[in-house]
Amino acid sequence: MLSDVDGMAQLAFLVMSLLERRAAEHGLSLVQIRLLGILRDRTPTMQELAGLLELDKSSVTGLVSRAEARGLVSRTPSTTDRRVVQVTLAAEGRRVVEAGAESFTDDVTELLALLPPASRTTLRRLVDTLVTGYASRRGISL
Amino acid sequence: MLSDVDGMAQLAFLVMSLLERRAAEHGLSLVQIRLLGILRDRTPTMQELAGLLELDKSSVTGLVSRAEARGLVSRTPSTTDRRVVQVTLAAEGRRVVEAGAESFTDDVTELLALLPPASRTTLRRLVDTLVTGYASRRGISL
DNA sequence: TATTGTTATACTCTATAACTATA
DNA sequence: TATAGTTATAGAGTATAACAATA
Repeated sequence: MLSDVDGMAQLAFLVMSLLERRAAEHGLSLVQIRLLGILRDRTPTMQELAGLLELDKSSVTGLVSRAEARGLVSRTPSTTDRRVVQVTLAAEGRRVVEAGAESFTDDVTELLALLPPASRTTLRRLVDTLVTGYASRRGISL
Repeated sequence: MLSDVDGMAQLAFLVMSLLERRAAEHGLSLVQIRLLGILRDRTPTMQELAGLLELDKSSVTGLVSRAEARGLVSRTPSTTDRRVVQVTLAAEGRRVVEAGAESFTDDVTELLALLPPASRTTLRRLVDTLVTGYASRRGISL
């Protein structure tokens, strides 16, 4: 049996590889799919994106520019502060991220099918405790 | 409560960010720490490394060269086939990877401390089932 | 003066194609 | 001919420092 730590690490690598593979099907990298995922329900500024992705603002400039050149996102100048840029998901970006999310959901669902239903419920509860507990300990809102 | 899929994804991102942060403390990227981790208990050829890391052989050339330039790994010509290069962990590489592994273990242990002991045992069993089940379904040996 | 975002620059990481050396 | 590895090249991703525009 795997140790606590090895198991968690291998599970993380496994889930990330599933996500990476689905992103690649749409010609997207992990960070690009993360960007689109964030924009599904938000319209952050460049600086807010840098915080959410834990990247330098200059890195976000390039990331957003490449996505914009592919028609996946749009830059919109803020109406209240002319220094600020709002980033929004374009129609094509929404199409791609929804398709990717659906495929990824299928992958994880298939993975979890290795467990009987009762165990899946238990796992969901434990994972939720870890993720929300970690976030609240850091004072981060999901 | 998070859904199955969201929970697994967020947990994966969380664990990966812990690993990435500890690697960065030693000036290493995620792929570099993965390389050193593989070399802890193996001396693969370049081609085997490409398979283990799921990278093209030309990518591995650069990766190993950069690690070698930093004194973390060594190239050794094979004695039986002069085309083949064996990659081994250098003393400094072992020092770094052991230190990183210890810090990462501490991080994950601290995370799992959010669960009571009985739940940790349950989680370990469920995660083990997922990881080993997925690997065996793909015919991959751990 | 401080903040927001971009630009210039340099490095890591990655893949494809062409190449060298060996089998 | 086939295989192992490297090189040449191109592009994505990242950070630091300097910059322009706005507050």
